[in-house]
Amino acid sequence: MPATLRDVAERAQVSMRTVSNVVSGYTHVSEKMRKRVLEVIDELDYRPNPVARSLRTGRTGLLALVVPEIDVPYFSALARDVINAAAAFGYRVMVDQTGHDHDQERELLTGADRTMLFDGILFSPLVTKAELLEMSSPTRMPIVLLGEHEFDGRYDHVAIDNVRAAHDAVAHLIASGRTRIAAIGAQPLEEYATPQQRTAGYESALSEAGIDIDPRLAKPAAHYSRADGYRAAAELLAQSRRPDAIFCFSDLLAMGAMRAIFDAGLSIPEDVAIIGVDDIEEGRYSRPSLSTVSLDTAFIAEQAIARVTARIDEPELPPREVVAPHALVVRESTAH
Amino acid sequence: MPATLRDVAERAQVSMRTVSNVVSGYTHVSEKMRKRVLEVIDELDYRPNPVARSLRTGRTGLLALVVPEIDVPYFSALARDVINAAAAFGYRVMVDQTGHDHDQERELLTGADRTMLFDGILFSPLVTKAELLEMSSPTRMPIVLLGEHEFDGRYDHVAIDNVRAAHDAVAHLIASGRTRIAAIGAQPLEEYATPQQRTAGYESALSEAGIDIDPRLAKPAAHYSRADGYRAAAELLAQSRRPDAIFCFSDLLAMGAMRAIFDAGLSIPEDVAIIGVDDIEEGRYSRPSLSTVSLDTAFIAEQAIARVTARIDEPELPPREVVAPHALVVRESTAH
DNA sequence: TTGTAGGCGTTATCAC
DNA sequence: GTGATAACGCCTACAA
Repeated sequence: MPATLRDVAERAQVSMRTVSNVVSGYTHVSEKMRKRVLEVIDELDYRPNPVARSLRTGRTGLLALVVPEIDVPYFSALARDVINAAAAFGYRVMVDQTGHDHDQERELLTGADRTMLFDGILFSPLVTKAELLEMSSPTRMPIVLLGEHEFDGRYDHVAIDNVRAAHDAVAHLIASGRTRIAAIGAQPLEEYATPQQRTAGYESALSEAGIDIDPRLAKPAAHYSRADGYRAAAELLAQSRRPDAIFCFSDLLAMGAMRAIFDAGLSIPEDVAIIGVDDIEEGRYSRPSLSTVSLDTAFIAEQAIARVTARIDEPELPPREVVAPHALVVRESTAH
Repeated sequence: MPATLRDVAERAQVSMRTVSNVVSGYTHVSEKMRKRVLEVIDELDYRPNPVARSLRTGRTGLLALVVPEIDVPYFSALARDVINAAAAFGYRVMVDQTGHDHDQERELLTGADRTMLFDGILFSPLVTKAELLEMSSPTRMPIVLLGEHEFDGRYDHVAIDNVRAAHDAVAHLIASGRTRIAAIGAQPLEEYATPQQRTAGYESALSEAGIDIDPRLAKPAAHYSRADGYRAAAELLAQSRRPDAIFCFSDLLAMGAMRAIFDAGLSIPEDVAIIGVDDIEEGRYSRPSLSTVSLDTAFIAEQAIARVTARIDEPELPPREVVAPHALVVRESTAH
């Protein structure tokens, strides 16, 4: 059995209060007392019970990070930075996976998990705006939305400007002389904000350049996975007039697309240029290396942690939108 | 303020005991009572407070997964499976990163975290055998060692047979006609078990084939990262007699090595064959696709969760070693 | 500066 | 089958 505060107090011949003060690094404790208490703590190998402390204080020091899949490189990079940023604030991070399941997402926010287990939630959602609004009212849990969702004024929110990011990527393709520019990642359902925004950026860049929008060049992708990218690219290449460039809504889609292009006997960037979004490390070592729109996951994580911890301390803070910077990174896959 | 058990009891005109029974799905509750209580629970939107429950029961339903870096593909794949397997047992998973820091590793096991916050720990360690033994005695926390550590009989342990895995990889290279076979991943310090075991497998395969072991062909790598793989491969290629094959101790090293080989103007597998370990998805889409030794992360995760939950329920279980299967996967990078 | 006591919300031990 | 009541281990007014 682990030693309790009471054990220490008895052994050291002091009150529990004093022991508690020593443990919590409280101010007014005489040197003599402190030393004696510390000795006994060491002797008994006492550690405060965090569960009891949490029950008393109402805080657990735990945050939840909710992502679709932790093994998607973008999310694992985000998790790395979130865990590190949280540690700097004295928080630890629980990782929950929704597996692209809307119901599970809603459950995680409104359901059994809107309990007192976490002090806050960092949520990288798939859900629609409507659903977010719907579930928003009942919870008082500090929540920060991560990634790429429209700001609806009800939640703290850290994201890049998706429309601009997509626009920048496509404008780069146009600037390098491409004219038949496909897109992979539009969502079959109209519910998702991110694909909509990126589609908007894609189309606006084309329009600005006076290029007609060809709906056959926009391919959906359900999960932003390599497999989806492969499939979509293969379909594009099988069409009558094939594209000379593809804007992929994620680097992972791009990795799959690149493989499909090679399997079709074509060259990158000579026959088809490729650009993605996320700047995962994989794209720096691939052949060719992958041009992309870089997202600063460390920045996103730090801002998110700053917001959620601020809200934990001050629940009535007005929600704020933080726009994270993005940057075009040109590598071999779009070099001319 | 969220409703408590007492609130529900008062409103439903029953005792807290009865409410608790209903919530816990306990057996002996009359239908009438149950219905009335459930109504009030719904009315008040009551959720049991997990912290209070934990204090009382001594269990948190939380597991810790300790890995060097969550954004290393192997670890994020492992985390995915661990989280899913844990969920099937009613547990949630906290992810801690040690960042290749020995002190942090030891701290996480013996230190402040050997508290009552977790019911158990899944630990993918870097530490030496000696250190593991040293820290082992004081803790009663159920711990399962994951990945590739020698079984020392003191902990539950789930891992592949590293010596055989390495042997199989190198034997495959030999069988495909390679004779100057390099290795990337040997550790500069003698402390790590995994590199030692893989080095042993590498050397035994060479010896069996009557190939002399050339120490200049064994390159160390500190972090099993792409950057380390790139660097080590570049060094190998700069040497007088360059290798015709490289066994990389991880797929990530292999991804870096492949890029280095291309940057040197050589072809894979024509000039140099490459094989890794882990079977990360990235290697299925790379060009060339990467031959590897596949580890079954789902199996490892399920076994680990099964062990740790069993030990939580029955602390005195004798530690057991589970050897996870591995399989050679031949892809383009070693095709002849 | 230190001691005492009450309660955080739940489950478990007693009675009935 | 159900109702009161004591812990679980800690923090913190309130006293001293």
